[in-house]
Amino acid sequence: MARPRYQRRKEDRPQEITAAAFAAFAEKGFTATKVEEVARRAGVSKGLLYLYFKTKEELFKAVIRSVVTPRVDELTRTLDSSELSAEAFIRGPLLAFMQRLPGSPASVVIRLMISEAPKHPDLVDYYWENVASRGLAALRRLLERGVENGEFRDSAVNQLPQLFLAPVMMSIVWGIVFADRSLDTDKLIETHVDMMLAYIRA
Amino acid sequence: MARPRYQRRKEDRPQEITAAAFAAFAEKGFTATKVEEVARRAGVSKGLLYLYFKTKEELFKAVIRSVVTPRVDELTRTLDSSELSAEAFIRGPLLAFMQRLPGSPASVVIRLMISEAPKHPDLVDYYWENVASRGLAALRRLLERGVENGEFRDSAVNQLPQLFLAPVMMSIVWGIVFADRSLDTDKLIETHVDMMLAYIRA
DNA sequence: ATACTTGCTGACCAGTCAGTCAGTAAAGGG
DNA sequence: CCCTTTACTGACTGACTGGTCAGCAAGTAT
Repeated sequence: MARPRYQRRKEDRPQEITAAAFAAFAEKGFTATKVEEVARRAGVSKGLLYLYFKTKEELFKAVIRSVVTPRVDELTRTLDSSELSAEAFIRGPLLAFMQRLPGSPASVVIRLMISEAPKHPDLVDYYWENVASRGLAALRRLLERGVENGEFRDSAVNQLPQLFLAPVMMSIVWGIVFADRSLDTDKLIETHVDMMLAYIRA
Repeated sequence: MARPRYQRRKEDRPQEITAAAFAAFAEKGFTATKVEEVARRAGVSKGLLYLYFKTKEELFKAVIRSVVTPRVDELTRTLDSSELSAEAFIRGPLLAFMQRLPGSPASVVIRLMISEAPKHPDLVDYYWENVASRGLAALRRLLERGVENGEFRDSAVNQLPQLFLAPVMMSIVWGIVFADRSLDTDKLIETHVDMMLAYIRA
């Protein structure tokens, strides 16, 4: 009996807390989530949370970073390390990646960024440097590779990699706002990719 | 001298208050805006605001409605009352309309909807019935008209009018998150329209 | 066993803010 | 010029919540 009321697990706490915070933020958004609620979910007291994170905002930033960092690595690795032709790569791994995004944690991050960006400019900087600009650069390289080896013509799209992600963004926002009203996001994205390839093919 | 401290203007107050609220929400978002701040901007006391709007949420809904209603009328009127061919209409008035959206109040509404949708399902319903579904239906009619008179082929796009709006959404979200980091949204949207037309042309 | 360090708890505090209401004064009728 | 009506004011309150801290107890060294 008399099992201890708690165990000391200094190493694991931060990760457990950010995981709990992510789940809570995903459900309610940042402002509406109480620090106490996060602590409860993490099976920890409010005080302990404040031992690891100075403020609620710091916690927020840590959450974003913890979700974003591994994804970015996966993305850039996939984008740059493929031997496929540009078109085959786009129709294969890239399309699959894009179709996965709307249902993934990335979707939650986007929502949080949209809601909180105006209040957290330093977070926007972080996101820009580590996610957006890197992802767009990789896409641009991919398109240029296609142009160089004669698959694609030289079009305005080369300077607008955001165009690639437009239907993904649409799907994510749709999911946030109209959760239940169905939209076939897979088909939306696939059609868009098909359309883009037809447009830029040499 | 002794000019009265205030005038009674029962008729104009609601509109003045929603206008002030819109400005405040646009700058800070819903949650971060204090009711007192809205009252101050409207040149009115907090108490009076509560005479016209039961709660802060009611005020929020009134704001959305006041911005959205006139736009919707404009949109559907333009969409349905044109004599132009489908393609000419898309390249002309519709493109112009789409390009205006990212810098318009609509952009603010989108941001508010994304942030607050999970907490205001009845507002989502309102937005769906009065804006989204109507706008999409009008777009669908436009595409079908193009198919009927032989301009367009029958493609998956007919069932996915959201695809039309994808770059607009991308532009709006970009503006919210990366305000300063420039993106040529006009060109993004124009390129996308060009691409779509090439894809669906008969 | 005993003393010591420190991860951890939860009651508490202080600031904030949506919403109220007793009272004030502007319009308007008699 | 009162008297009534009601648009309007703003000090106040009650609930909520981010953040603190004095103390407790789990692990560790001696």
